[in-house]
Amino acid sequence: MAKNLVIVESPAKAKTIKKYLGKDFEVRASMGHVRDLPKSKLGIDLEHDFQPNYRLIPGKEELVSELRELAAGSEAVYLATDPDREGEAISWHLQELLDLPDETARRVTFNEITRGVVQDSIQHPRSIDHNLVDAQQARRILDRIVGYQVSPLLWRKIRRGLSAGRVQSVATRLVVEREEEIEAFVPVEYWQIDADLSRVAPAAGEFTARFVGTEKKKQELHSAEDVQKVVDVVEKAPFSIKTIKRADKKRSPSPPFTTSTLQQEASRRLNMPPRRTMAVAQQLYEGVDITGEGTVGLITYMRTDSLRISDEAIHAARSLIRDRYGAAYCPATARRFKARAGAQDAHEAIRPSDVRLTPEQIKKDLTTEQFKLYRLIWGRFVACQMAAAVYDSMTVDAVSGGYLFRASHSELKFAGFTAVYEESVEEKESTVDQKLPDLKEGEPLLLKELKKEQLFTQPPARYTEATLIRAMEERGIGRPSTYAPTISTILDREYVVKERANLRPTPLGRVVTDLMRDKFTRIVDPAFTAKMEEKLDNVEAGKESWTEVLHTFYDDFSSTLEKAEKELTGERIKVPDEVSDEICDLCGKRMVYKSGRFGRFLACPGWPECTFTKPIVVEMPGRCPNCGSRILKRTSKRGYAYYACEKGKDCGFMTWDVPVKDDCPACGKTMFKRSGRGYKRPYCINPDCERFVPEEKRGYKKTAADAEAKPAAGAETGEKPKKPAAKKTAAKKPAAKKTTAKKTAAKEEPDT
DNA sequence: CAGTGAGCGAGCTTCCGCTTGACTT
Repeated sequence: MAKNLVIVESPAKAKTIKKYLGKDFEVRASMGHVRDLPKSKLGIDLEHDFQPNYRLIPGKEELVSELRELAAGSEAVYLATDPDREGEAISWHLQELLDLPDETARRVTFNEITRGVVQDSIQHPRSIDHNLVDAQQARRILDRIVGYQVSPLLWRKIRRGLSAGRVQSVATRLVVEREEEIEAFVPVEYWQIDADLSRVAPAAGEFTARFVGTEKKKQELHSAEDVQKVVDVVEKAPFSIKTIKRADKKRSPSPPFTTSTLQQEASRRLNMPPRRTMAVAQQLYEGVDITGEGTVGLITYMRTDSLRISDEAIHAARSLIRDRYGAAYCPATARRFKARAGAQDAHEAIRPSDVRLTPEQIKKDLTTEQFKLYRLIWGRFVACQMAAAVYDSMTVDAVSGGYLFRASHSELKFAGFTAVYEESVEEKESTVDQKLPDLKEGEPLLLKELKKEQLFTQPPARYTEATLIRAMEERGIGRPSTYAPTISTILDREYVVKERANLRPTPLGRVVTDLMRDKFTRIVDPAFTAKMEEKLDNVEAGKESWTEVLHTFYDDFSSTLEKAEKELTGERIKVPDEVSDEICDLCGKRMVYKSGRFGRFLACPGWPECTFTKPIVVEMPGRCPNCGSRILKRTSKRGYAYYACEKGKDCGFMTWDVPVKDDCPACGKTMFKRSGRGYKRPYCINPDCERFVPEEKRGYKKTAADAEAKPAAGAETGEKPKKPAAKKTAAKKPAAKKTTAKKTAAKEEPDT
């Protein structure tokens, strides 16, 4: 047996570290937390300083007993969980569970997983920092109290099964308040005037300049009259060029990715929802079989809020930049970035593990999705170490009768980082960018045409999953590991629904948010988390005890709760039905959304007189290959998405594969692609077509060798199946209940 | 591949944060 045991959180990390530490070290993973509060009750002694009642997380018994055995046979145990609050707490729980005396329990932390840092850090163990552990406990217990005391109130006052929490309730609130803004929005009329101008012959050249205001200050045009006043003057007065400004504009690259920025960019550029992004990133992190290299972890850890980059990685990037693009593209000094305040900074930024593995080089070993995501991460990282892009910019101000019109142009002079990575910028167009003739200051111009356009201000956009995550991060709500799961929670609770990519609150979400804003104002104030973090910092610094922090919080919270209970006596709060656009086939009323054992569905509001119902239809692109009808997305009993002809049984067409927009170029029929991980090229389903792909060749796996190497690797839908709400029926059927219970205990325990 | 809608004879719902693995043709 190895002399030393090292425990980290992630198995992929364990593998890498094992390589660096060699034979004398056994390296194992805890798979995150090992001990927690019980799920079925509060588990906190409110009478005695919030003493927590921890227990082993169900399903981890084997793992822990294995660690215990290894620990008993080792000279030293290195607790190498992540260098943050949660990591420190995991180490402490491990120390307790493995009965490690303080002398054998050596706490080590790795700020980056590079050979040098790992080998050096292992030489400098310390003891567990109980202040950090205490801060984690305070956080954990506070969240438990809020969640487990407010949720039951919602069960009693609104509906069973609901939930509230420090994070999810704020996330829901953001979606609700965005909707309120949209509803309250009053469009404001405004106008644009564009002047088509030309030089006076024989000088040639034309361009368009946009109205800015008077020569003294900006002016907004809000009515046709405003516009007419300007037009009347400008049409008569001569145009001339007042100033021409030329400047070099520099644009610097963005920092490398964190979890939240990766999710945003993947959403914007690859159309990949955050959940999927994380699943694919996980594949890249755990490692992909690269021909000639074996299994290689392609990126650093994907759940991070840090912008740190190891020196090693910076050097590698800089030398790659010099080799591939030339010295001019490599700035004199390396760029380093600072994470936003409040970041825990436990891992590095998300970057390629080995920048020399270019996306093109390993493309053949990756699935399409892996390739696209890797290319994004690789590009963003390389770019972040490159020189700024330089633009030659020119701004021309033309005047007429005291009014100012502006035209501008900017031209790329030096590509810099844009040679690798073009950022997706949110476009705003205050002037028209166009190639400009070679103009001179003071020169007269001819007005060819004045173009007037009436416009209206637009309401703010609904959140998408990615923009909601950005909003949460900006407010310090949630952590990289919880952004995507939190959105799943508020969708599961039906506080929010997804319409295409947009998040919209349901009537239930509004009722719950109203109650929370009214009765638990502090809890759903984004500043609450910020205050909590401040307090936790105090605990970490040893300036305040964790029980003190909790007492202060609970004094206030318990009276808030009491007051809420008192004010909410009597009848339950009614949740209005959400009205759809569907018309009831039987009585013509507009149908409403209801939710039942199998999720949401459409029902006639005339119930019980009219009992007509129908499932919610999501129409997919393409046509049924059997009968040409529409294809609908449906959900199986087990919660998985499948696709079926709208005629249902009458036609009988049904598949797990996803219909795609583009038709088969040969026969024009709808093509499908395998849902799930791996090979995703759309295939033709028509056996008479020359491009027909037989069933066995539509598979998930890339090659037979691949299939052999990882027989367990199955398909992954990315959209996690929504467990059908097992309401009372489950309780009535003991057999069904047992199977669910078994599964639940094993893996659904951490709950997503 | 339709079925679904309500607090009650009983037992149950719920939090945030750290991790991976798992599911039908």
